Order: sequence, then structure tokens, then C-alpha cells
Amino acid sequence: MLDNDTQSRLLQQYPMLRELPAAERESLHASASTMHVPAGTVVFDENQPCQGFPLLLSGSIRVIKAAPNGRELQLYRVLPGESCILTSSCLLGHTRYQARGVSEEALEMVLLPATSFHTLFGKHEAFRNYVFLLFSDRLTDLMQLVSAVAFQKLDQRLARLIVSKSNPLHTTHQALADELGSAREIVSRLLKGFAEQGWVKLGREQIEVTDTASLRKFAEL
Amino acid sequence: MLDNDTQSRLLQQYPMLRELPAAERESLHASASTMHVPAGTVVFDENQPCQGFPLLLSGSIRVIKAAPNGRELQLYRVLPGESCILTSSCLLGHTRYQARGVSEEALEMVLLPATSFHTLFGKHEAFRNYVFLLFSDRLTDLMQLVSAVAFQKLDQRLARLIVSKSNPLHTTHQALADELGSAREIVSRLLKGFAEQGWVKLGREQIEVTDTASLRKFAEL
DNA sequence: CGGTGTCTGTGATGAAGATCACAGAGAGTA
DNA sequence: TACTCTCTGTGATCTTCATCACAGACACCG
Repeated sequence: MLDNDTQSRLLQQYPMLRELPAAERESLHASASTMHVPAGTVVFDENQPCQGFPLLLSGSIRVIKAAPNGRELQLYRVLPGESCILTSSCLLGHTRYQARGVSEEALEMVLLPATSFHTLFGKHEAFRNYVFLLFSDRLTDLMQLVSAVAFQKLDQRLARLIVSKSNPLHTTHQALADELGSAREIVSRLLKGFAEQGWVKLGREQIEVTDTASLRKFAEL
Repeated sequence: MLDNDTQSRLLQQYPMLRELPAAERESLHASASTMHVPAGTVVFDENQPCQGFPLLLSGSIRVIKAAPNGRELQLYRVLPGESCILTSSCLLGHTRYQARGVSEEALEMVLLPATSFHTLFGKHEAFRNYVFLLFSDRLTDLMQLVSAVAFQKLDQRLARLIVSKSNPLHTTHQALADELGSAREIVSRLLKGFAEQGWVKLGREQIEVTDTASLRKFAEL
């Protein structure tokens, strides 16, 4: 059961829920539950069956593939207002998770039981369309990712990653490496190169982009 | 308008169409058209808008990402009974193709106009579920592919590819390289290695697996 | 202040694959 | 048979990236 505050925040993050008839929304509120998860928690993991459909209110989830040797690669990131498409895939395809989800910051989310998800999905076009749009976006992302990993050099991928974030960037080289599926040293060296070009200024846990134009050009964006 | 023979073959390949009410099936048959495409044709290409929803009766389509330098990587293959999920994604997300589709053998297919697709999708659960299952399967495939490309060595990927095909394998090294997103020479050398292990026998446009067990084991299957 | 842990810089070394450049082998065709 | 294609084998070389091994830098905390 969701309290009033949560209900209104849910509607704010997921406007498509407004299109549901009031009765349906009521029963959604009744069957759902809220969850709080600290940062760095494994929310779901490879080969796990899927519990329910999460609606993120705050925080973010990194969806990653982990390699046996400890390296990892980020597939995509789930933000509030989105939902984990992997979960939809599990629920609809009756399969198991094929990747790992880790909370990046503390999460606040509403968990919709599988049955409610199926009901909503079967009955309401708005909900279906929402899920489908997410699906289709993720598919696009993944195809981009595949071709980036297969054909692009790491320096370009790194440049792209950096310009895609908000400017003074607070993160570690290791985190960037994990996002790219590479090793920390490589990222350090490449960043040094960028700095020598005058494109960025480096500091501890900080990267400041000083020449966005050149960096974008290099990233072929 | 589809003729009777085509209609029955369509139902054979796409059993879920049987679950549609007869009237709906009629109008589908009326609005759809058949298409024949020779082998090696680009059926759709990156950044193209999407025309309609193809239902494959025979032949197969390779869906690939092409790199600027001429190399390519196969994302997946569309077989009769399946449908191109990229197309669904385009139609539902109102985006453009993010990859290229090339007919492998001559294609025979039924093309459903976009409007019919949307009608079917909106009205009929059987059709929706079908599309969704495909979506979910592709997503799984793509995630596997990403992690293979990012973390696996080429020899393992090649081994896996070979054991996944029917045994005496008629294909060129170049074709295998294209499927893996690599270069022909590398594939040749790796195959030579497999042959030296006694796992395969090589001939012109032919690879015969002589020790499936070892090859599978090597591929970690 | 010193101690501890995390983050970063950097050299050395190695492995996997890409690229280039041909040579030779099969197979089809005039 | 000779000619021509395509397919395959193979060496040499180069780039990129991974890995290992530390050292220094910074930040926090007792």
C-alpha cells in the first residue's frame, strides 16, 4: 500500500499512469509496495528469476555484464521515470535476468507485483505503449553499444562518455573503466592524453571539460 | 491481397495468427502483399524509415552493423516464423532502423502495412504477445552478444559459432569473419589451429567438425 | 601529526588482433 | 588447356589494450 505522498510522486515520475482509470490506479496503489535500497547493492543478478516490476522514484541502477575476471561493462542505466526493461523482458518472456543491476545511489522505488504488471499490461494501452517505448529505446542503445564495443577505439568511446555527462565530472577512473568495459590504467592514460590536448583538466575524482567542441569532434558526435 | 496458398503457408509459419478472429484475418489477408527478394539484397538500411511489418515465409535475413572501414558484425538472423524485431521497434517507437538487413537466401515474405500492424497490435493479445516474445528474445541475444564481443576471445567465439551450425558447414572464412565482426585472415588462422587440434577438417568452402565434444568444451558450451 | 586507504601516474612487458602483401589452390569457363 | 575468379594460407609488422608492479598523491581520521 502506498501512502499519499508516494502516490503523487509516482504520478509525477510516471505521467502515463494518469491515463489509467481511477479504479485501476487505486488497485495499483493497493498492491504495490515501496522499497528503499542503499547505494552499491545488487538489486538483481544474472540468472535470477524476476520478482516484480520496479518503478524508480529516485536514485539510479547500473545494468551491467560482469566478466569472469572481474571486469565489467555497463549495458545501460535506469533512471527515475524509466523502468528496468530487463524486468519487463523477464516478466513477459518468463525468462531470467541476463545481467546484473547495481544501485548507484540509494534507491527509492515502488515495486509492482508480477500479477499487477500482467493485468496492467493486458488491459491498458497507455501502459503497454510505455513499456514498448522503453523496450525499443533499449534495443537501440544496445545495438549502438554492440557496434561501439566491436568497432570503436577506446579513446573515442571514452571521449563520448565524458561529453555525455554533466560538466565538472565527479567520478573515478575505475568507474569510467567499468562503464566502458576496460581497465583503469588505460582510462588514466587516455585521460592524460586528453589533458595534454588541452581538452580536459584532471583532478582527484574530478574531470573538467575545458574544450567541449574538440572533444565532441574527436568523439565524432 | 494474398492468394490461398500464401494464406495457408502464412498460418503454418505463424501459428499465432490462428488465434485472430476470422474477420481480422480476412482484412489482414486483404491489406498484405507478398514480396520476393533475391539473395544478397539490402532489405533495409541504417537510418531508413520503416515501411511495414515483414512476415518471413522462406529465406533468412542477416541483421548487421557495418563499420566505416568495411568490416561488419552480425547482430542476429531472422528466420521464417520470426519477424524482424527492429521493424517492430521502428513501428512502435516511431524511430528509424539502426542496422542493416541483408537477405541471405532469396526471400519470400508477406508485408503488412504499418497501419495493419498497429491495428493488430492494439487489438489482439495473441499478436502482442508474439511481438513481445520476439522482443524479449532479441534483447537476450543482444546482451549475450555484447558480453561476447567485450570479453570473449575470438577463438572461443568462432568455436561457438561453428558448433552452432549444422555439421558439414558450407561457408567461406570471410562469411564467418563477417558474422563475428573480425577479419578473414584471423578466422583462417584460428581454423588452422582447430584443424591441428584435430577438431575440424578444412576444405574449400567447407568445414567438417570431427570432434564436436572438444570443440564444445573449448567454446565453454 | 602520522597512519591508512583510496586514487592516480607510469614504465615494462605481453597477447590478441588488424593490416598489408602475396602466393598458391580449386573451380568454372572460354 | 589456358585464363580468370574466388578462396585460402602465411609471413611480417603494427596498434591497441591488458596486465603487472610500484610509487607518489591526496584525503580523511584517530
